[in-house]
Amino acid sequence: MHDYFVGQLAKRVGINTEAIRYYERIHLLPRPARKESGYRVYGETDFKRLLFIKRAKELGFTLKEVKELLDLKVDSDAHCGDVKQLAERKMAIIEQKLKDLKRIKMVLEKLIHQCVHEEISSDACPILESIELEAE
Amino acid sequence: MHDYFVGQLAKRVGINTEAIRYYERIHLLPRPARKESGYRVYGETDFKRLLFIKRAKELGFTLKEVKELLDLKVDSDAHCGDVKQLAERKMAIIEQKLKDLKRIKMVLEKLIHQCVHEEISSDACPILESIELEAE
DNA sequence: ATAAGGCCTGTACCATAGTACGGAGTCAAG
DNA sequence: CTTGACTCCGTACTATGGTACAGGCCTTAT
Repeated sequence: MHDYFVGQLAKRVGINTEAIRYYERIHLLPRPARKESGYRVYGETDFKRLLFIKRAKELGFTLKEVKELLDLKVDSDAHCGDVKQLAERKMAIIEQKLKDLKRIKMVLEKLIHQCVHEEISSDACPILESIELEAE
Repeated sequence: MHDYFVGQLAKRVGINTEAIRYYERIHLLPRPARKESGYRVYGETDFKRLLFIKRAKELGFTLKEVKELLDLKVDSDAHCGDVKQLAERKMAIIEQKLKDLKRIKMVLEKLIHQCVHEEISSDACPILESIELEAE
């Protein structure tokens, strides 16, 4: 029903075919089924997986980290404790990212607002205010 | 008061000295003042700027994008409209990132919760649910 | 059935973001 | 006033994440 060759899949995800083959090479994508001709055949799960990879990459995760996220699951083989620990570590990272993003967002909002109201501010760099200086 | 040589600055930010010199080479950091000896002397602003660079990089921005963010400011030279447009483009990107991060976070929370309650789920990949499939 | 376009493999190459020297001068604690 | 750690500069090398062929075989629309 939902079967693609590599090019169609690439197009739908918005990456290029070579990248898909590269992800297969580094075992980030499972080897797909093949037609008799040798053509790779992909399904919906592959599409979702690739989309996740693309988004996670945009969030600053390396391909290695993306793989770790994708491998996170509680099943009969995995020890719950291990999964939980890894998930919690990832969670901490994600929370830091959320905090930083929100702060940058706030500063951008302020900046856009300034523009709308034609207020000319100093020429200091406003975005520097977006980071939180941890106590020393 | 708050003057550092490159090594101290690097340590405080949590990157290495070579990276700082690299950022200077590509004009991401301004050339610092020098002692008579030639040693670079940095201040608090440099520290904040570097910390911002580090965080923004972790959020998936390239160094080029980081520079654009840092250069965003409304001053007498910049046309408000241009700044506003760029800020709005960055904003859209940030909002997408926020959405994706929140979804991944929710799935991780669910996963951790499952672990706590010793519920063994299927061996499907749960994190795939974290992406939003846009309508076709 | 034929031609345009897609796919196969392998290898080589690329951009980004640093790291790693090496040889010489500098700083600062004892 | 020495000694160990730090800094200077330039150049070369590295890792990650792909891109780009080349030469040859599929697919599919006409």
